[in-house]
Amino acid sequence: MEIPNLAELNLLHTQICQALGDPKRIQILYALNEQPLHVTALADALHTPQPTISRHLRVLRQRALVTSRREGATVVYELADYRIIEILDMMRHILRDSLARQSNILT
Amino acid sequence: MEIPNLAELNLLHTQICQALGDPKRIQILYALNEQPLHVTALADALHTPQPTISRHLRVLRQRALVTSRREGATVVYELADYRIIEILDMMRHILRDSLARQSNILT
DNA sequence: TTCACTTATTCGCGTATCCGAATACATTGT
DNA sequence: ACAATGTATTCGGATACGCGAATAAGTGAA
Repeated sequence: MEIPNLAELNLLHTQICQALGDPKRIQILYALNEQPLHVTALADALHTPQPTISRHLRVLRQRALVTSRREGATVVYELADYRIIEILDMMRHILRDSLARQSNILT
Repeated sequence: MEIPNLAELNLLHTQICQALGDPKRIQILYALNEQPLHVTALADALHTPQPTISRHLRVLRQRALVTSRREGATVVYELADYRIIEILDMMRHILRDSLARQSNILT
């Protein structure tokens, strides 16, 4: 494992943000915040085809946002770091406050 | 100003994440965290053409991550909510811890 | 091994994003 | 009005992304 230089760190930082920039992946992260789930369970919960879920999970796994472990025939995915939910919630707060400000302006 | 429904809120949430998913825009946000700056100053600081900076600023403005105000001939941009820097820093921490875990595995 | 089930990958296509270059638009001073 | 400076937009091409459909690959039971 090499120690990443600053440029590479910025790239990884960007890739994490990119990984969050898809509604399905945000849904997946919130679902995994409730409990670890295997692929089909996620596909059912989000009413989404299994290959689509699998591809999104690959992105999240490559960015180290989720971990996977095989349990018999299924593969269980789990949040790698639950602080990612705090981050998403903080964004929600910023968004909410931003909308509130706009409402005030128009009042 | 309409009250956004849940679907629209999720869309806005995604758009914020997307806005963060570009290295130049992350650089811009960190630069604006130091002080408000006008477009040319940002372009010089980041060694980036002015139209490129202007386009990125438009994205950040549309997502309500920065605000702009005209001051004479120039337009000054400022962070709309400094918590966005906390979010970016939290991502850095998650990233750092993730890399540390990988190092331990290989040790 | 063969079947049933679960997960991952590939292919093709439509769409979105980013950038450089050129140019339009806005503001101030002369 | 005109020139100079600062900012925003458009155009064109390259690249990246997301999805549906089909299929490959991994696992467990009979």
